Amino acid sequence: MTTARPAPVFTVPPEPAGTPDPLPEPDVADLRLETVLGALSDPLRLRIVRRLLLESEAFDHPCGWFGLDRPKSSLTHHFKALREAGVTRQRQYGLERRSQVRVADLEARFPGLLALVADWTPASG
Amino acid sequence: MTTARPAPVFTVPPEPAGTPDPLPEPDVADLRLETVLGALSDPLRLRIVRRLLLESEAFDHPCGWFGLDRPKSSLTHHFKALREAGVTRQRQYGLERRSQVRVADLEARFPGLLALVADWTPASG
DNA sequence: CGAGCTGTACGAGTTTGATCGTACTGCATG
DNA sequence: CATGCAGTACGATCAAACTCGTACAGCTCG
Repeated sequence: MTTARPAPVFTVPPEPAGTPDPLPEPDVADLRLETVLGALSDPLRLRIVRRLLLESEAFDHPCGWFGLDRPKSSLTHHFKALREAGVTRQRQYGLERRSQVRVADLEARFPGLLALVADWTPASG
Repeated sequence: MTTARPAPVFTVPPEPAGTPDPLPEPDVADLRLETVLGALSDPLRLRIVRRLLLESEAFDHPCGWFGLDRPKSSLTHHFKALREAGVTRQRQYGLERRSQVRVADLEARFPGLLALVADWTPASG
C-alpha cells in the first residue's frame, strides 16, 4: 500500500469538451520512476513543470508561454522528453502545441513527487 | 506547501558511538533536487538505495553486501555518485566502506521522495 | 612481514544527451 | 494562394556519464 495521499491542491485541469487528442504518451501503468526522475533531473525541465504546476490557471499552455530564451529546437527537445517520460501531456490546438502536467497520473503512481517539484527553487535565483 | 507526510517508517540509524567520520559529502542545505533526482534516475542506483531502505536492519552496509554482479570499479562509480549527490553517507570501517541512506536529511529537504524509492520495483522483476 | 582482501584511481572506449542551426511541415489569415 | 507563424525533423557538435580493465593503496591477520 502506498502511503495514503493527503491530496495536494494542484490546479486540476477541468478537461473541457471538444479537446484535441493528446500526442502519443506512455500509459499510466507504464510510467517508470527512473525515467520520470531522469526527465526531472534537468533545471530547465524542472522549471517548466514547476511553472505549469504553480501558474496554470488556464487549461494548458503553449511553448512560447514560458519565457525561455532558448532556440525553438531546444525547447522541442525538452518538451518531447517530458512528454515521452510521461510527465506532461501535449495537445495540438491549431498552430500551437500546449502542455499540461499529468497531475492525476503522476500522483497516482508517484504520490508526493509533484510537491517536490512545486517546492523547488532554481539555483540562480 | 509540501504535503504533510505520514512519516514513513524507515530504519533510522541509531548512530552508535565510536563511529568513523563520514567521507566528504554535501551539506543538507546544499542538497539540490535536480542532482538527487539525477542520481536516482538509474536502475542500479535505485536498487541500491531501495535495498538500503528496506533491508537495513544493521547500521550500514559494505558494497559487497549488495548482490551486484558488476566489476568493482563500476560499483565504486555508482556509490560515489550517490554519495556526492547527497543520497548516501559512507564511512570507512577498516577494510570496508559502508553506506547508509541519509534518511533524515532527505526527508527534511525532499519529504516523500524516499517513499517513492522504497515502493519502486525493478523493470525485470 | 607478506598474503589477501576491500575498495580506489586512472584511463580508454562507448554511449547518451544537451545544444542549436537550418530546413521543413501544417495551420491560419488575409 | 501567398505570407507568416508555431513547432518539428534532421544532423552536427560537444559535454557528460556509464562501463570496465588494470594497477594501486590501505588495512588485517596469520
